[in-house]
Amino acid sequence: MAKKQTAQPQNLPSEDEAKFVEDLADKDDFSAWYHDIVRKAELADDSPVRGCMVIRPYGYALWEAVQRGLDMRIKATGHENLYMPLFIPMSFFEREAEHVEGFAPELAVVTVGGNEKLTEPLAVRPTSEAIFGHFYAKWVQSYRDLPLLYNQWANVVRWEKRTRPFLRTSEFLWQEGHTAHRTEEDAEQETLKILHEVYADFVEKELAIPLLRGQKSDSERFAGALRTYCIEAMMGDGKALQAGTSHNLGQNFAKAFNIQFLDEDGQRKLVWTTSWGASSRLIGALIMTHGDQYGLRLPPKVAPIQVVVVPIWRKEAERVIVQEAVDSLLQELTAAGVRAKSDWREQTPGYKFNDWEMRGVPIRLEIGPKDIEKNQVIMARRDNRAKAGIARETVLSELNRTLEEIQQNLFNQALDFRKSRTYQAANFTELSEKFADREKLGFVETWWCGSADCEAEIKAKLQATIRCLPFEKSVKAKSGTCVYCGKPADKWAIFAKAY
RNA sequence: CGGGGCGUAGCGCAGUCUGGCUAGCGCGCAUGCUUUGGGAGCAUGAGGUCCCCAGUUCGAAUCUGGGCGCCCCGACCA
Repeated sequence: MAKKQTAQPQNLPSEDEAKFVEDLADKDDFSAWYHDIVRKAELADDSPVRGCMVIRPYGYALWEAVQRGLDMRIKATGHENLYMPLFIPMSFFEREAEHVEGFAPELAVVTVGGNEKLTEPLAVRPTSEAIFGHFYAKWVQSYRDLPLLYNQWANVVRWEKRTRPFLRTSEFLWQEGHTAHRTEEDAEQETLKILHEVYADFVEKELAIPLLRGQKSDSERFAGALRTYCIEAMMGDGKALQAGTSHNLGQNFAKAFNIQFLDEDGQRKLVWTTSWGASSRLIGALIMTHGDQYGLRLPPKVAPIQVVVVPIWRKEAERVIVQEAVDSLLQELTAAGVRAKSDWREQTPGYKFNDWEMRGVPIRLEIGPKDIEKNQVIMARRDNRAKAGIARETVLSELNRTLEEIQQNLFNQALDFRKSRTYQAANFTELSEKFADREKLGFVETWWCGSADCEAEIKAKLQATIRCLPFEKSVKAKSGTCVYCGKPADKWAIFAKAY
């Protein structure tokens, strides 16, 4: 579990420690631990409507960091943002058979407006392929109009049976990209480009979450897609979380919405479309990947506050001196582009230390009279909770160096954890064993024959599913025997329990 | 949608079995003083439709019936 990764805290009276961590230290209850962090770090609050959530400022700041990171990459790969309406006529929605079947159980439908029954019910979008399809049919005439590379930032609604803050809520925030291409190859290239250059790049480099990249099995494929690609991450309890998906929709939606163009050769042809999305779920991934018994641990690149300065003083005369030192330090940091903040609340320093650790701020600086005398500041890192004095002149350079180190360290710790919880299984008995111990849950790599029946049987018996068929196999062999039926198999699959 | 648990102050809970005075405790909150280098102390104070409706009773947080909501475990999903 993530909590175990943390280095032993230093310079701490043990009984105080015990008192503080009691709520978060219960290793058997990852779910309670998660909810506790969400509440205590003030990321979110419950809504009066079941399954919805209020994203509080600190949580929203994380979402803004996610938006910045993704939006930048989405635009850098040639896409433009637009906005499609929230309501979708039911008839639109019903055009693509597999699509409507896939989403029907979780649709919210508006039947009354302005006190009158609507002639046609409106679906609240659970995703926007249908409405994009409708407009793409209007906007595309010629091969010269292609590709259409659009993205929107929006909220969507899926009536979920079971919800969890950030991970699965009835309404959630996301971006959904929808593109239309001239050829199948173009669409396929787009699908993979998004997966690698937008999603994986952002999640690994900024959220510091190591990923597996691969393709979904048919049963996990998006309703209406030809192929679905995904990035999968391992959470602190060994379960898998899908962190982003990219779909090659083939010509399914082009057929359903009649999106045609006149090609160079004078022929009318159907376009090839893609769609891809990443959601506020990424914040859940961030919490469950890096969090420990003291709360959140945020990667510096996305931390709303990278450095918090806690002033320490006793008498008024000391406060004046300390304030001067803190102000000048803060000014220096801010000018250098560091997201820094000082904490002058009327609380004891100890309270503030714990509070900022709960919120995952990567670095804390402490400045008191003793430090000013020695011309130093105390620097405490959130990732390993190490604490040391550093010379005042070197603060900025030390800080920048340490922020980078923390960013890297969080990624490395998560990667090490995933490696330690990644197993292989040669047959069903071995596979079962890997999912028997809750304390050691993880990913299991094995051969699969490709049969949906084998997949379904495993799911029924072990509650484990194929998270992806990874692009990169960890074995050299090209084939083996299916973990369930024992027949020849050429698909290397990652099985896991999933969120 | 099945199985289990729970609804009492902002949060966490006791009280309910066995009906009875003005419904308590901890945390938090407000004010004041003393404090402040790993969750400070004392004092004073504010804060309640006891989930809702109906019933039983002289009297209901407590008993009965119905309803609603939340959490956990499963099946469905980003």
